[in-house]
Amino acid sequence: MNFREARAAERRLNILKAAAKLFSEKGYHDATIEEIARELKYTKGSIYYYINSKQDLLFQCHELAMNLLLDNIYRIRDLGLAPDLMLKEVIKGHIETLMSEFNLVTVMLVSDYELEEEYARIIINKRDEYEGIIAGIIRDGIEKAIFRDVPVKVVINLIMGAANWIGRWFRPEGPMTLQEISQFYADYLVEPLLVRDKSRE
Amino acid sequence: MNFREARAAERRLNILKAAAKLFSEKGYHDATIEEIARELKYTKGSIYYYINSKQDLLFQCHELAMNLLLDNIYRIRDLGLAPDLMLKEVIKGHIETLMSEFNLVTVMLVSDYELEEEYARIIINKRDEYEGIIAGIIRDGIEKAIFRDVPVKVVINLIMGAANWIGRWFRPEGPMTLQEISQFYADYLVEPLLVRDKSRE
DNA sequence: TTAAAATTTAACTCATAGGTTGAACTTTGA
DNA sequence: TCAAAGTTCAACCTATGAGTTAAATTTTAA
Repeated sequence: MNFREARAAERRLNILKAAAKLFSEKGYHDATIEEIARELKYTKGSIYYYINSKQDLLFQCHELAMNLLLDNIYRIRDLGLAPDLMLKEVIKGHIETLMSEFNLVTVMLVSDYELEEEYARIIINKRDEYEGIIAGIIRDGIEKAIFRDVPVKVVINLIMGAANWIGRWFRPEGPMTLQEISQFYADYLVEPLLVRDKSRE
Repeated sequence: MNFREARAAERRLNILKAAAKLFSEKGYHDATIEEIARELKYTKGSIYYYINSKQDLLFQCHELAMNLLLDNIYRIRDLGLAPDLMLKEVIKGHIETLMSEFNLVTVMLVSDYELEEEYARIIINKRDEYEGIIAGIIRDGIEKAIFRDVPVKVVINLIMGAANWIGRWFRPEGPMTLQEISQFYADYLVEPLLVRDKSRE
């Protein structure tokens, strides 16, 4: 990649970030390409020199967000922790990725139905892969008798729902830091999975 | 209310239901008034004989959804149960109301940022009231030493997030009924609140 | 029966936003 | 230096959808 290509790639990324910001603030439809352009002191025409379509911009937000989440979960899977500790790390990592790339991930969570069929399939595949890894961790915990025998998919949806909602209410000025909250969530959401008192069985 | 007024009210309700359906399927912006009209074999002009604006229709979805949730929680509060049982009932009732009026509640959850300022305030007030009642139940449980001393608002957001996400994945054809799922959620989400073993303290 | 009130509709206005174009301007490298 | 390639922009096209209107049609009740 030469200098020109690098510069173009950087600009494409800036456009993507600006789009993510506006998409997450106002929703996909209410954010206009002109606003995205204005944010970067461009005109609309210049934006279209770098992108194909607004829909494509939305897709890239989804894709980048999912890639960040996948990178994170692969990293955690390779730590070789016990299932309960690993699941807690997954929850913490999910929440912290979610919030550190707030705009990107919010776009993905809020405007998933705006994605056109062909794009949506790609994202759904990534999401299935992500949830598949979590399912593997939980099943492993059940086999090792660390976790109770629970309906795995329901538990995953319960956890994802709780975690994904954080973007709707968390404010950094609040009484708890994000790290405190993600730790609290991890503990709270893993505890009901744990096999209680073995001696009573 | 005479016959004419009753009929007009009924039609307004039908329009609202059709709007909720389309808003929840396609999002506020992608659903058009003409589609809503077509759904009911009306023309756009007739719709405007009954409504003021599209925004107003959105607001009514939000308002009706919140009113259903509030009716439900008032009913439960008046049952006079112990805090842990009451909280479980609240979770079950929340999920079942959510799913029985899927379109209305989905509109509220998915397109809240589409509401204009003045309307949004009214809905936020109702939501605060709703969450205030749940907070009261949890605080009561803490005082009575049934619940651990937890950050109440964080717990409410955790529970609401988990429950509100159900609309995104639940399918009636799935392996569990909605009642089974709402019971599972209630148990799962209340358990971490319970004071463990009193004798060990 | 009939006139007023209620209801419906086709045809309209208007604003907006996605996307295109061709010319102008800038950068680059020989 | 200068021509080709890369980049920017104003002006434009077009589609769409919210909301209006005035006339036509239907309903109601005296």
